[in-house]
Amino acid sequence: MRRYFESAALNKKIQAVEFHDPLNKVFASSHSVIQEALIGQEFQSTKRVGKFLFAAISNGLLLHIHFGMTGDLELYTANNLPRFTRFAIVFTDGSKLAFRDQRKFGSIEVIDSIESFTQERKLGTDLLETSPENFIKAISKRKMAIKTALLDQKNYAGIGNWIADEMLFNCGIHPEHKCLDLTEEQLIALLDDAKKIVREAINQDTHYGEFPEHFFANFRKEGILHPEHPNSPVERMVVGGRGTFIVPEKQKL
DNA sequence: TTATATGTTCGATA
DNA sequence: TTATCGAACATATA
Repeated sequence: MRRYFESAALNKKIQAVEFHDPLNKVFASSHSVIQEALIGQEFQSTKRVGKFLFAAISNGLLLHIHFGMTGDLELYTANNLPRFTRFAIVFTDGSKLAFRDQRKFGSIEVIDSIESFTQERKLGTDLLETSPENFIKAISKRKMAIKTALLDQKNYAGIGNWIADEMLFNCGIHPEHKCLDLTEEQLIALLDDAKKIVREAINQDTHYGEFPEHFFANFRKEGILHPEHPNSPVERMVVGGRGTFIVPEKQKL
């Protein structure tokens, strides 16, 4: 998403913005604030912290974009507004960038600084920059299920539902295993694996639903057989309110 | 018709 | 006061 935004929007003068969400669910700033921050300006750079994307504007402000569950970006031309577009940026060269979001859990917002934003939201460092020490410190004394802790964006940001399942499968850990009962070695293995997953997913330009062939994400379905475990069909449960898939033979409580 | 889906926030409870 | 849990949000698809 960050790279797509860069290729679609960087260093192009913004002519106009369009709002396509009548109830304004996705706008955390008012129309006028967004308009005034963007029109006549350019995006100069981007930064990502976990699932939070920031684009620096030539006037010193930043646009924060969060994609929720169904958010997406799509460059388009006039007269074919992509389905579920909630917000669009029109550039002076005639190109347009749509923020699409079927379920409207995403968010568009103008902010002053990334630091104050992350502090207010108590957002952690990006997963890829998280040290084993901080990861262990953040998890080891919690009483909750490990999967629930992994999904918490405080301390280390970026692990979502499929990545949590992916790393727990790879490490052979049951999602309901209490944080307290995990060893430091297990936590280090989880962090290592999470970074590996994220790096590969980014390198492959992975989109949800189109994962590298060997990813466990391709087998997140009740009853399906993972080739490495032909005698232990994938089981679905709910952990931390989220659909969770495991191979029972490999991930025991 | 019902269950499910890539996420975060908020109120209630312990 | 703090940690944890579950519901809520909005909407399409199977």
